Amino acid sequence: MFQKLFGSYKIILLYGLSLAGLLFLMRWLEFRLLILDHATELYAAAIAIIFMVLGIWLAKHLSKPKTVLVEKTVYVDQSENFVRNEKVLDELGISKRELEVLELMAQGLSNNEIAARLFVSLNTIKTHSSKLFEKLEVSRRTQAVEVAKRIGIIPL
Amino acid sequence: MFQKLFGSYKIILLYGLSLAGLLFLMRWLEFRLLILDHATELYAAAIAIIFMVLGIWLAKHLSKPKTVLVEKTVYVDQSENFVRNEKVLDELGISKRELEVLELMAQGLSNNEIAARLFVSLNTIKTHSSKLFEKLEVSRRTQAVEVAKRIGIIPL
DNA sequence: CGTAAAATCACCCGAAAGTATGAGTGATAA
DNA sequence: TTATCACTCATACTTTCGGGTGATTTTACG
Repeated sequence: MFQKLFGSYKIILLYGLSLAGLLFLMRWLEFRLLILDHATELYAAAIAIIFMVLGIWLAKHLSKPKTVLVEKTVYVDQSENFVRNEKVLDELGISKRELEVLELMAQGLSNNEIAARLFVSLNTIKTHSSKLFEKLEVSRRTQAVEVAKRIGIIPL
Repeated sequence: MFQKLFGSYKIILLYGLSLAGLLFLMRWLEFRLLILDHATELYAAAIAIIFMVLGIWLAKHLSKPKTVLVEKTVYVDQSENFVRNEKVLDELGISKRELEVLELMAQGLSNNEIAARLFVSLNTIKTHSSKLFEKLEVSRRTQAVEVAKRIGIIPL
């Protein structure tokens, strides 16, 4: 409140000056129109218009803008912004290679396909998957994938 | 709405009052220095105040509210609000029993476990899964689960 | 009532998956 | 230097999976 008042101090000064000018204009109009017929009516109309405009202007500039908050809900697909749970990955002691195997497993690849993809032997993949199952405390690849997705080490 | 504007209303009111005071001061000065007809002046002041208030009121009530769009991001937990894609299910001709098997498959259960769970023989589960693979156009259970989740017939 | 679709089960066989165990290599930390 | 660990690969063995085929029983529907 006070901060706002101080902030608009310059503006208020400006108002004061313009108001002073306006009053002088009034005085002048009064002096000029006093001689004419229906001078009072014209004078009053002029004052009415000028002050109404001033009022509008004041309201526009001194009032806080009317704001209407419109909430737009944005549904975000989790699979898009996946962040790997490195902590869990570390706690379970899952290595990089094992994670690679796990990811390919999740894509539905067979051990042979994974072996070919990673340029290693089938037995190597078997070893990796066995260790993976131990660490994830499962006994099948399908369960491994299930658990891995749930604990956030591979995307859903 | 009015509560929000109350702060600035006070400023404007204050300004209006000081303006009135100024006019009265002028009037007083005028009265003290020169003797003039003051009926017109008071009339003018009244008009000025009334129309300024009117202007303020008009501005307040006729101004369009500024709309501020606030985006609210909602992370959708797909597993919670899952709606089965019945259409696809029908198009692929997947039966109730097959769907049951598929769901248990997705949980990582072996055929034997599924058989025990559904109180049927292992061979029955094999038949179901075989037909499922045909309908889903896959050749492995992991792929079946993968596809099924993607096309929305089982929750992610 | 008859028929089609679904569900059930069986047997065989090969492929894939998983278990157990051992071992070699390279990088890194104690 | 030794020890540890990740990664690699291998052999042997068991279990599970998936394909193929065929059959019987339910269930649903016109």
